[in-house]
Amino acid sequence: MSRELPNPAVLMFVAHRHVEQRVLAALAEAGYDDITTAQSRVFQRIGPDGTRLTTLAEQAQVTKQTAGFLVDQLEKAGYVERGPDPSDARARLVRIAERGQRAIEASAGVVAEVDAEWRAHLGHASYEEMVTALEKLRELTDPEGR
Amino acid sequence: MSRELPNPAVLMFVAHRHVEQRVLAALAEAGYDDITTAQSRVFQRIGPDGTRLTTLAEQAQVTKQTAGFLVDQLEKAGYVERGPDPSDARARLVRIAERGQRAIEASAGVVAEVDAEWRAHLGHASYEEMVTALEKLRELTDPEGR
DNA sequence: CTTCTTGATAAGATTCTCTGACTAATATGG
DNA sequence: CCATATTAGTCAGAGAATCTTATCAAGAAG
Repeated sequence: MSRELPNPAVLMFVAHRHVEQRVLAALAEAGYDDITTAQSRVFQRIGPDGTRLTTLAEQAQVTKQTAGFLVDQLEKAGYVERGPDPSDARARLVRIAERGQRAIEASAGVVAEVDAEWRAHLGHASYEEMVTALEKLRELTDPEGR
Repeated sequence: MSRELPNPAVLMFVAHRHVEQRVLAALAEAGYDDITTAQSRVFQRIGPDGTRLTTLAEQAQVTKQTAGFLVDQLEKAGYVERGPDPSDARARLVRIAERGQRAIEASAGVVAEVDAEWRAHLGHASYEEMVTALEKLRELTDPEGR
């Protein structure tokens, strides 16, 4: 809760939301208009060699049922595909599919654009210091490395 | 989307999520265990003299129907109350109720605690610079002052 | 081999969110 | 002063996202 004037965490929330919306808007404009926020948050966690559903769920901090539901949709839309996990027959690996790869490429430009804007607005030194601080904060806020 | 290794926005997301969860957990432990994330995001925007539903919706970036739905629940749970807006008979002001005020007080400690941890982890100078940068970024990411 | 744990899925309910349509009060332009 | 447009809010209905509980299958440990 906390209704005081913006604390650091709220400022981060606002900035993140802004970027997320710009990325989703750019994707929509590029024809990837069937991706939702929830889907993208799971999609983001898929590693280059594929990731297990359980891992995705942990990292996105949703239940595995929810993650499964979202992956179902991403799969139907052609952004990801599921395959067997060679190292464990119970598990399956969620991997980026053709269309997902293209969506990633389409979004990369926007992210770079936003970073450039931030850098210009803050000045290089200040921007770099902020990023360094954020990375260091991660040790506290994301100990599992999610 | 963007699956590159954590860009600044993602780091902000992770940090904010961490704080939000700690605050909600602390509230739950203090007996305010019926507040959801969505509700708290609307609740946070209520000003000391009350705020109109439409304003809450804009600031939380949801439709007014959604804001109304969430305020309904906050009202049923005793966190807020609705009253007339003296300056406009169409409008109503959502105000913090007794229980809401106590919840705010219960959460304030956690927010302060997190800030202290961050400050200790980064060092005063770095922490202050980060906050300054975040405030300045808000000019880009939140031009309407939400 | 049991037994325990882990990865995934299924079913059902709840919560959140939206679009579209509507009422009531206010503002604006003759 | 009236006709029209705008603004605040609600209602109804649908879709998306999320959770809890339960089940099944494969691996790990004894």
